[in-house]
Amino acid sequence: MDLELRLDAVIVAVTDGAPRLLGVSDPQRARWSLPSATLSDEATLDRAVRAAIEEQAGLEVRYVEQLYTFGDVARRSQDHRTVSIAYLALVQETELLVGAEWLGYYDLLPWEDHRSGTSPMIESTVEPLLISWAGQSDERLARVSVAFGDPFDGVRVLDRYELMYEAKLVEEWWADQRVAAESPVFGEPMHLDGRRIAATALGRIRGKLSYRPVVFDLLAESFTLLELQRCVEALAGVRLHKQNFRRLIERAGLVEGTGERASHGGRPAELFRYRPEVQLERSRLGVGQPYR
Amino acid sequence: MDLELRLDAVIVAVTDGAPRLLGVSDPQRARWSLPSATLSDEATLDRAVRAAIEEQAGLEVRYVEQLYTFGDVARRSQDHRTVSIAYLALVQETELLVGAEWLGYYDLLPWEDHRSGTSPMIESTVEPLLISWAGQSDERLARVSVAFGDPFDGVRVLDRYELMYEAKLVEEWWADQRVAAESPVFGEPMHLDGRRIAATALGRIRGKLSYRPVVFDLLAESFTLLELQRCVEALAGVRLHKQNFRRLIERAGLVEGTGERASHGGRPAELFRYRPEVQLERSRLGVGQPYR
DNA sequence: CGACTTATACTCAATCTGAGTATTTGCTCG
DNA sequence: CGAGCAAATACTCAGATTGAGTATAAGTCG
Repeated sequence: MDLELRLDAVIVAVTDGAPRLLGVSDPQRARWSLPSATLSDEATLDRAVRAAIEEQAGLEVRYVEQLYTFGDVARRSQDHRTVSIAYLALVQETELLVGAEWLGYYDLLPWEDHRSGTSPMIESTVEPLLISWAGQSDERLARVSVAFGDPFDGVRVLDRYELMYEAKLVEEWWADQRVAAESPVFGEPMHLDGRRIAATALGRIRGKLSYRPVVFDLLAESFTLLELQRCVEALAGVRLHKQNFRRLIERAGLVEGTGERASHGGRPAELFRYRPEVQLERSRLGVGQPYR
Repeated sequence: MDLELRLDAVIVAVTDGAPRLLGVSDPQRARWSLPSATLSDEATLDRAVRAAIEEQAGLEVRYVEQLYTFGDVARRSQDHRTVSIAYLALVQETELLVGAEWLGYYDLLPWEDHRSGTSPMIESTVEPLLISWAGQSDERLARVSVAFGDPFDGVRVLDRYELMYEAKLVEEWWADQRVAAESPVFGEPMHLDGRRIAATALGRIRGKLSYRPVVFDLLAESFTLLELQRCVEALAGVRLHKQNFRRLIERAGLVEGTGERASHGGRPAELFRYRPEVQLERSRLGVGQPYR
């Protein structure tokens, strides 16, 4: 079997309340792909990824982490296996080169955004379809109810995508069978495993949120507490309780005031900056989701 | 550059209070290696790993999970890169074929066992050496104090191994320089990255312990609550508070009594079995470390 | 029988969570 | 220029969770 090794990157940024990831367009196909590189001569994989991103996309990478290695026999060809090592990178949104564009995470995975409650579309359309797909199978029903159950469990992004795939509710399932979709499908599709990998990345970010200070790699140097909260909410896909969120942040000592203030209409808010020293104080670190 | 893709497995079992992993011996070398296979034709990587383990070691794999892909340029040869996809597998300890043996996890990583407090050897020997290695560097000092700080943070296994490596306190550092160790080194070494991968695996298990019922894949069908606790303690490397541990397990509904009892000297304890249905009740799942 | 060992039941204070209410403070518009 | 708005910040409170014990039960062993 033919074997190819690639590095794929999910490059994430958050701008005004929307998590986004970098998509590259291939004129050949109508789909967006993840930026991808072949393995270079760099000594470590992490460095190879950083180099590829900074070179190809001109982005300053604030954080990189290996996500997962996908190596299933490519569904669209039987005698060829592409093993792709997927990475997550966090950046701040900037202008992009042609051929690349910021895609809205929740355009790809609309069922992941619960910031204004469970969207009616999901509740009235997707869930019934999933349940009817599950049919008599207790195992399937259990999976659906765990993944889509209430309260919303942000981390199970991949579980949900896998279910959508198996239930033929995403374009990619039909593409893998080489037929046009014969029933409704949801969310913007991507090339090959792109969306599955993006789902893995979102799940990982959500998981990390509560115990590692990842948000700060997505924010500007200084920010108000509300901006910080909105950024967390954008990623977590749920709304948080403002007062409690502040209590948490302050108790953890994650930020310090700059003395300056920003005004957005209401009472001006103090600007804060991240205090990297907390890393040494080994407390909770991170801005937990617990706070509804 | 020459490229090779391998699947490496950390196969873990826990027997009478000791976490162990499977080592295979290579007559060529004096070191233990991790069991390893080349990528087979199986459709998915997970399946390839399962098949390789069940075939080669004759073990029934209860749980498999991809750990990490290691692809740094092999330190011992410059023109060759081995990319190894490492997997974690949980099994129950059984008789092994020749050439394979159960290695004590804490023989490899003695500084990870805090069940009887911080071992005096670590406190009086390893820590001073780390601090003297850190010297004036604030960054190094910070890393040491976070990784080895008090209270013991079980999850940071890899951080600790990396520090030990950089500080030349493990055999592998010297081996990578192709010289004999010129200063004291700690723990049983393994071939190449074996111990680094084992460290990654232990960190992953410890992390999962608190939110996924992984212990049950290591235990027999029925067990007493103390056995369960000892198994968790063996993995977590810390002692837990018995009464609180029970409270947690029962509150979570993870187990159910079998009606039978086992006696080990004191008052006979009830035997319990795992209740897989909890997975559907989406509660905490897992037996948290919080309980000291 | 009595000492010992382990199991199991209960208690309690401190802290953490989730959900509010109340009060400031600058801005804007009539 | 003052009323009302929008958001920030301060404070409260009940209920759950934690960490750490004490007390009692039920077998085994000499």
